[in-house]
Amino acid sequence: MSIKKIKKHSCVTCVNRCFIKEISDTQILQAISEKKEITFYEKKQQILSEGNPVHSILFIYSGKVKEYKKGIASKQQIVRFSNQGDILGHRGINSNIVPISATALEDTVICSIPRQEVLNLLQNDFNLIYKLLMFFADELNNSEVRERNMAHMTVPEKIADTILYLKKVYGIDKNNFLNIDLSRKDIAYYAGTTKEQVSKTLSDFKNDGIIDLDVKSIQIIHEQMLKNMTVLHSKMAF
Amino acid sequence: MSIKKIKKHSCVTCVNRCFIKEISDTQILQAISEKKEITFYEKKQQILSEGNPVHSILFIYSGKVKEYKKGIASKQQIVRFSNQGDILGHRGINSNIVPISATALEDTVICSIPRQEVLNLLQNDFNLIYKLLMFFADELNNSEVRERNMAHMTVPEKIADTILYLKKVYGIDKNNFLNIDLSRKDIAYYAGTTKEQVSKTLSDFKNDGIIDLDVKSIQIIHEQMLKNMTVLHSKMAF
DNA sequence: CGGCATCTTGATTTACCTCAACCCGTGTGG
DNA sequence: CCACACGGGTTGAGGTAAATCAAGATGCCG
Repeated sequence: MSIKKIKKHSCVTCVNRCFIKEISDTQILQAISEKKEITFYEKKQQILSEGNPVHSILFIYSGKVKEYKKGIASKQQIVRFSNQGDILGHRGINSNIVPISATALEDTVICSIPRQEVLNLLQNDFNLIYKLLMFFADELNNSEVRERNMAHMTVPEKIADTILYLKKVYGIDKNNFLNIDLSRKDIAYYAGTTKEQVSKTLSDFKNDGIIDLDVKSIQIIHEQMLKNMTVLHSKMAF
Repeated sequence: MSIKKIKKHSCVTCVNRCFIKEISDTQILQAISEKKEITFYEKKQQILSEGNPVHSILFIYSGKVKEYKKGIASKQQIVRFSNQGDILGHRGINSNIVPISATALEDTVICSIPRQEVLNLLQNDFNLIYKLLMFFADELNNSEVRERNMAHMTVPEKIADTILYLKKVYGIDKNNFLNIDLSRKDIAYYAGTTKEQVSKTLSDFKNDGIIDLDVKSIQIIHEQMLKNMTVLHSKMAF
């Protein structure tokens, strides 16, 4: 379990669609590229820890990550799963403290750019700060939807919603298997329930022919049935 | 129940601390001030409705507002209570659709600035867009905290949290009464529970000497006990 | 091969939602 | 002016979804 710094590559030639690639001036991009640091994290290693100081804004060069808040009695609330090209720790842009923890779900390579460098970039590039603003507006909206879902959905509904979310973030392979293997615990921590409920509900879904389970991986059979479950049959609130 | 347009005042001389007052150039502020529209809403009138097109960014000139998402079977999930000087509908800045509904909790005067005008302003004022970005980062963090709270807290904990939140937003008078009268239903819709549970829990709190109830208004007696309840006794999650 | 972690499934408990009755204050109409 | 209807609020009695507890099964790593 060691954090290894590895050789730098240039953002200019990188194939990832990181937010930082919104910079259109190649020279500026190259300059920032030279200021970044690249770090390797093994599966299960902690990348960010709630309450620690923020030094950098992070991007996932490769790998998969969960972001979570600490909850009651060693429970977590996972607020986001992230994939290659995604930004991490951005919520800390407004403070000296990271408000969130992050852990590698598989071996992961992280690019980190000093926070002050990012702030300088934002100051000189309207397009960049504008895109970031819009990204935050989207994230805020997503989070508010989840606020409601946590409060109103039943366990099966929350798990159906989680499966669809994982498909959105990590995609599926040609056989409709989710491109991510999570423990029941992590699924529970995102859905806002317990590992036992996840296990039971996934079994139910399997019996109902909605999904299939192969070892740990989830195969989506009837996506529409999952979607139907996540529609809150709102009678139009006043 | 009529929506009345009322006489314009200038943002330059307005005492509210709206986000728009971050504009330091008085002439620009005056110019935008002349483009705004002022609307009066009676108590219980709807200001924004989820799914409708966004035309403007709104500010509360006076009054109090709840913002909510529609939930199951006519239930709402209130995501924010807002007060004089607060911004409304900002989540829609990135889309043509408002993702949220808003209703006046008491008679309210709203200033609305056309969305395109705000976008123009942002483009030409780094300080303004920067402040907005930081505001969004804070809001996102708040929302993620609530995501966790909805999933992990018990009903009494959620209600204690709600009381403290209402104090933060609306303040208390010299006798420690919250400066807001909400129905049990609205408290429930924010806390993520039912009106009956709110009623029972408030009675319990009263019996325990934590709060007192006068007609509808809540008086905070032991704020520390409320705070203690909202601390998730985390054993440090991994 | 043994030991540890995760998963599954069933049994039990519990927190909370729902339902229902009753109270109170306000408004409305005969 | 009183009757009564109505919307909130309170309180208690069930019912139920989901958390917890517990025991096996399965899989993985040294």
